[in-house]
Amino acid sequence: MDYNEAKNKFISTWGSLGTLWGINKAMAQIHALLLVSPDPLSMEDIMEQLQISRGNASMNLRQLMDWGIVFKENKMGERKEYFTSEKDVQELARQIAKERSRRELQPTIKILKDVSNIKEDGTAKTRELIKQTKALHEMADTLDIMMNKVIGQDHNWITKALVKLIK
Amino acid sequence: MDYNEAKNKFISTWGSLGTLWGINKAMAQIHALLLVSPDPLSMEDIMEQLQISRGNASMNLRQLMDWGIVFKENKMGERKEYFTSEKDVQELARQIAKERSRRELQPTIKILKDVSNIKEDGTAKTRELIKQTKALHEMADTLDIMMNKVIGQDHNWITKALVKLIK
DNA sequence: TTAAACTTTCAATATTTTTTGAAAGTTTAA
DNA sequence: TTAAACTTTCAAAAAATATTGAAAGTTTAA
Repeated sequence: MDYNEAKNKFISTWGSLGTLWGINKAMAQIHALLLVSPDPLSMEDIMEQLQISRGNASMNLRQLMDWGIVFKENKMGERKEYFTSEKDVQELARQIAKERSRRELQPTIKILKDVSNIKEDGTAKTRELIKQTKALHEMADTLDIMMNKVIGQDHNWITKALVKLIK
Repeated sequence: MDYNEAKNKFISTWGSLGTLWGINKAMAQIHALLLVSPDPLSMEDIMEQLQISRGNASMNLRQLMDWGIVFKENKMGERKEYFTSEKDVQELARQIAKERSRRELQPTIKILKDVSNIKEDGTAKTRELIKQTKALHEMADTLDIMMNKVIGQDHNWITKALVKLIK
């Protein structure tokens, strides 16, 4: 496997993985491309390498910046904007964990809390709804605490967490 | 909020969360419905409560069974099939972790391994591709080990893991 | 056997999501 | 200012995905 084959394999794998996780293909592929590019890339570079339109590139780069994992960079004397990815994979994971907690986990926790607080009326179905949503709420809360713990950790958290879990 | 309102809120929240994670709405909603139903439901029940077609119900129930989180049940003297969900949320999480590891993490690890093993040719771009895919490979490996650790754990793993991480 | 009661399959349709590309917007150099 | 160099926006088109429903398949009771 040569460089180009390997790079394309990585980019397309990352793209389909993204899809599986609710992230669109272009967004995941742009991220993969930036992650392995030694230098910042312009929008043109990205459009050309991934064969996507300007609009597509622009919108997905924006989303990646909203996620806090891609940054704009300016080269001196050039008007064009360049883009780079967060290169430290553990920092990347922390940032994604942080955003997913904020965007998904926390709103879900709120709804589970509301639903599990309806008043008990003695019927089996109400009892079951309360019981299951309470259990999910507890689990989601624990996960959120774990994730926030990890977010506040230093760069080697993953190894440390592993060591602790194995003990 | 009364029972019906709460139940619908839970089912629709679970449905849209599912979508966000690459799981289709009907599948996530069927799962939510079974999770809070005190008794097994027939396909008719599910079709009626979620207003979906027979084909849709049948296909998504099958997928949920493939994930190992929904089971068929037979009532004595009845020909119709009934369905229940795994009710223990920690067991549910373990089962999902197990399947995602098998279906996604492991294949990805394999590709990262292949890509990161291309031969160094002295160029910056090759060096960067190898470096980044190696880092991802290492992280994915660690995550897989952590997940498998969790999968082999008893039902209170989540609390225990939390305690360890906080220490 | 047969036929009723049920489930599965799958081609067609509908829905949702993504992508395009050109117009509008912005910034900067002259 | 103006116009060139660039980016963003967004309506329309394309692509991907989910859903339907009826025909085919299966199982069981009689």
